[in-house]
Amino acid sequence: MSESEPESGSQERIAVVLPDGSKLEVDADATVEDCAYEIGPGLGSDTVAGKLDGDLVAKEQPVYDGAELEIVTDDGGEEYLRVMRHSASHCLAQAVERLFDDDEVKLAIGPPTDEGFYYDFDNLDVDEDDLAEIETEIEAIVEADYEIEREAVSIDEAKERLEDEPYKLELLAEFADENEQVTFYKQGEWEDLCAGPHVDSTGEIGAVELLEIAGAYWRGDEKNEMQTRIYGTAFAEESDLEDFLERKREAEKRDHRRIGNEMNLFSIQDVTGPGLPLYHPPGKTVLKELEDFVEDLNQDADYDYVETPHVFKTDLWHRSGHYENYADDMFIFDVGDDEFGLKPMNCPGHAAIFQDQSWSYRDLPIRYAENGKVYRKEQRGELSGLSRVWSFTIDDGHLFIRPDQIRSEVEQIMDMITDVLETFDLEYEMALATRPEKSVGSDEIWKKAEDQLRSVLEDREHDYEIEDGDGAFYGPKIDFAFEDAIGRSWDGPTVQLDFNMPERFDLSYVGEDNEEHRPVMIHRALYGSYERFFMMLIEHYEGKFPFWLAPEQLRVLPISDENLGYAYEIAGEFEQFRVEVDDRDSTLERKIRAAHDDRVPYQIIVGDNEEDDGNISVRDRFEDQEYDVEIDEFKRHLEAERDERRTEPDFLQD
RNA sequence: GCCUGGGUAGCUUAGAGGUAAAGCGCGUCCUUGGUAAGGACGAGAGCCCGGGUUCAAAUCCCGGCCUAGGCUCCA
Repeated sequence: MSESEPESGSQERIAVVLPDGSKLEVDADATVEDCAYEIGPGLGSDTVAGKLDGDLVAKEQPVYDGAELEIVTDDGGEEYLRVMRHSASHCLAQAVERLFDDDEVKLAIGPPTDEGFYYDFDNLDVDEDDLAEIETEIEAIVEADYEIEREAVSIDEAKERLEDEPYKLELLAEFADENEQVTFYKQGEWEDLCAGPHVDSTGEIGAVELLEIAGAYWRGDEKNEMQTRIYGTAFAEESDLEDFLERKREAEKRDHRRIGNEMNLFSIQDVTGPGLPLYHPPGKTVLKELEDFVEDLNQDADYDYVETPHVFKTDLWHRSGHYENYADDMFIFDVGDDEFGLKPMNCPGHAAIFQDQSWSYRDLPIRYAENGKVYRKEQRGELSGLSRVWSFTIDDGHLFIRPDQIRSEVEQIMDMITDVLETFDLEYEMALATRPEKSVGSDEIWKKAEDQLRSVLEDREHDYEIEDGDGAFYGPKIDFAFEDAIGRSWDGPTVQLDFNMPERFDLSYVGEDNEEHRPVMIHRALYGSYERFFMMLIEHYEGKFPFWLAPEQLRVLPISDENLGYAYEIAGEFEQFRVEVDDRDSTLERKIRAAHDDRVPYQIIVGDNEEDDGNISVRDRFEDQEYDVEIDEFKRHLEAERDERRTEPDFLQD
């Protein structure tokens, strides 16, 4: 309710801009609904709400001159769904107040969300078992088809109506500063302070499902009291709700914790501690391939590998500034008279290596790489599978360069990053984060660095965003965001310039002029962290890894025990790959099913026919098959598929 | 950290004061199979940990640990 009041007392005409760019001239006091009728009576009667300059508003809302207006109708579109879900959240609150003591229960807020809606209550004691009953009550409210009436009320009257609702009063007090009136929405015996918009009647709400109960702080602030939040979702049609629930089940099926367990990739155990993953042989096999890939890229780009310990005296963290800025997230402990800390980042260690000798401008750039395990003490509630852990490994790289080398080094790193992302078929976006208010380094070097980053980005085909003031305090950076197979966005790869660490470590090199100069540091990671990237890959591929990554690449299935000898012979032929023989006593059908369930990219089937002809049958995970395949031909194909890191088993897919 | 669920066999789960279940997997045997589950038998469980209530606790109560989802997309 922060609209600018229309100019009053005149017959002025104003104009709003419609989605097609045309202008519609209306009376100065026209509402969204009036505009819709102006366009056409059909549209007018279908109007549910409006969008003014992108904000969803009630159809009774007055428009203002120059506003971009969009009419929301009950066309089942995204905006309509939002409106309907908002109404559904009111039905939830109404149902709760009917079923529970409404003198006790206090209403907070109940907005729609991207996936549904929620309503927050204080003093409400419910558990999952109560949801069915509440849902039944909501259905009764929908069935009753109450008209949803909007009413404008003075602040004073609103105060009276809300005298038993402390949270509503708190909100009202804020609105009172800017508005003379507020609006209520009423349905049946129930009403709520609400800006809307809502559908015309509760009967318009299609299928509703309550999803879960969670705690939420009033206004999201952990200093405030914890309230009870009930999440739900609503759709126009029952079938849409079914699709939604089906999609949720799909996402669960891809869950890396589930697949990681099934495929024996990793475990996080009670005895070993929270957020501290253990990698099992199949999981480490995948990680090893990922490491080798980066190692190849690093070697091509002239990086030198270094290694640093997991724990350092806190003297180092004082010098690097982590002790002042990062101590809350660090594991710090005393040993004898000294204080130590697990490393939360690898850069100070690398800076200490660089600092240990003197350098000429001719030596630069110096590029250090390390798969460095770091430890960050995240809040317990934030830990989750491999995506948020206490210990993780960064494919870290730190470069010590001359200022004139920034451009070429950044370019090289960006080539490496795009190489990585394209290898996994990941779509990505880039963003340039510029100087924040609090920062170190001279204006001159910031400007130069930002210009150089910008010009590198300009030279690429890809679009990029500018995130103004979002850079690190020590330098500007380019971040990559990529999207997985089910459309979720992840951060990971990054290139960061750093003018701070060289200062703190007093790093220097001798220039052509025989004077000491300060090098610039670049921090870069191609994956980000192995944990996060691994997790994303598991879900991205649903555990069906590309051939080069698959823990088990080939499985030989003998048709009967008579063919076991030949099966082992064939496995020997493919020993350069990760190959197993299914020597269990069971039928071919079972063996195929097991290989499929284990997500093995290729099955080699051998029976009497193959043994007699000295060839094999090949079956892939798409259940395509080919008989009479020559061993060498398949071997050559697999070598190429592996070496080119192709994402799908394509021997049978040409 | 806080809120709401959950922790039972290697895995997925059922059981809710009175002898601990099922499917998958595993072992032995029968079977020797031709493209997504052949059959029989069997082994396998400190029911997360510690206290309490009770004649009796996996189950109820209290505390802890771990885990899942939440924790301002502003009425």
